[in-house]
Amino acid sequence: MGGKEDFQAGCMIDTHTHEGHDHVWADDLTRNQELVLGALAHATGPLSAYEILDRLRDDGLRAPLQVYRALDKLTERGLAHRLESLNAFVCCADADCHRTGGIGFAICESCGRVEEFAEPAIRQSLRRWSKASGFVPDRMTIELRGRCADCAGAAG
Amino acid sequence: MGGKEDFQAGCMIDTHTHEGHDHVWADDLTRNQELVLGALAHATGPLSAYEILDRLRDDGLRAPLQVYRALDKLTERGLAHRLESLNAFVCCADADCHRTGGIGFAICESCGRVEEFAEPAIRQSLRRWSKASGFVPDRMTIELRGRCADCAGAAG
DNA sequence: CGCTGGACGTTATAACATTACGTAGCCGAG
DNA sequence: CTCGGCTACGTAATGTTATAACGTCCAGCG
Repeated sequence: MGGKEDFQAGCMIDTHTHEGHDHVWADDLTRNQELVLGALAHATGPLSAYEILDRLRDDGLRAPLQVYRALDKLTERGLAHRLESLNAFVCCADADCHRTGGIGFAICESCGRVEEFAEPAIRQSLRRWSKASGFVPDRMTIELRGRCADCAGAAG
Repeated sequence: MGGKEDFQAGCMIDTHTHEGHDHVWADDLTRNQELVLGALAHATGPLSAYEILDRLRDDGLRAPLQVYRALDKLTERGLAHRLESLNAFVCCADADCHRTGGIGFAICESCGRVEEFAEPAIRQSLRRWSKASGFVPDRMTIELRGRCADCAGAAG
């Protein structure tokens, strides 16, 4: 009871919408962070660090590290998420993530789209297990691979 | 109803114990597969493909691909599991895995040990979500990072 | 035999991620 | 102000993880 309530804090951002910028979720991002987040927001699916880099060459980015550093900060703050099974990144499902507490990702093998979901029951099951076992969780990864509704419907 | 009951088939092996060999879970493994599985079984924690390779140089393995090919087969059959968040592999929790239907992994950041767990409730929650959303799952990844009971108890 | 399919071995290369080092700006303590 | 600590940045080099593209060997089978 005394401790952390949930596994993932994520997305605790005071979301400003700021005239004059393109993608602003938080107003204290550095230039590189904004560029990277913008690239993710623009994309229709997950991007690898190197894909992000390629898209930002024209904006002055030159080295992987610039991207990785930005991604570290963004994921720390829950503005972006890493998909472990893909070695790729998505931007957080905007306003929704901090309301629902993003928890898992459903990745379509067919169209590449990623859906973020939150089933509170899952979180509870995990909490129950961790209490029973004594394991103290810190972060978690839940990723489903399969076919999204559209693709499953369209092409078997 | 009509289709697959569960997300992960895994570990449906007719487990022989075979005199004269060291680690035999299934009797139709190739030499490389046996070597790789043996390395995983011997280890106290997860191993990367390259760590496996290093441990098997004396047995004649020379190239990453030999290890990756063996790992592919082993994971297909559920004899080994890939930890996505670690880019590493563990051998399946022996006899238990096919009884309980291994589902998730708790990875201790402190001692590196990995615990395989199965909370049926989690599986059900995921199934419920996928039904509601129309997503058709194929494989899933559930990984917790944190501290195991021993490490959490010992050193805060 | 001749075909097919699976595992194998080898070399090269692609893709992902970090280390190491130096610079520049911000800010609070002295 | 100026020094020290902190954070972000830029660049080059390197480390780690994974696959592509070849050709070979061998067992099963018509």
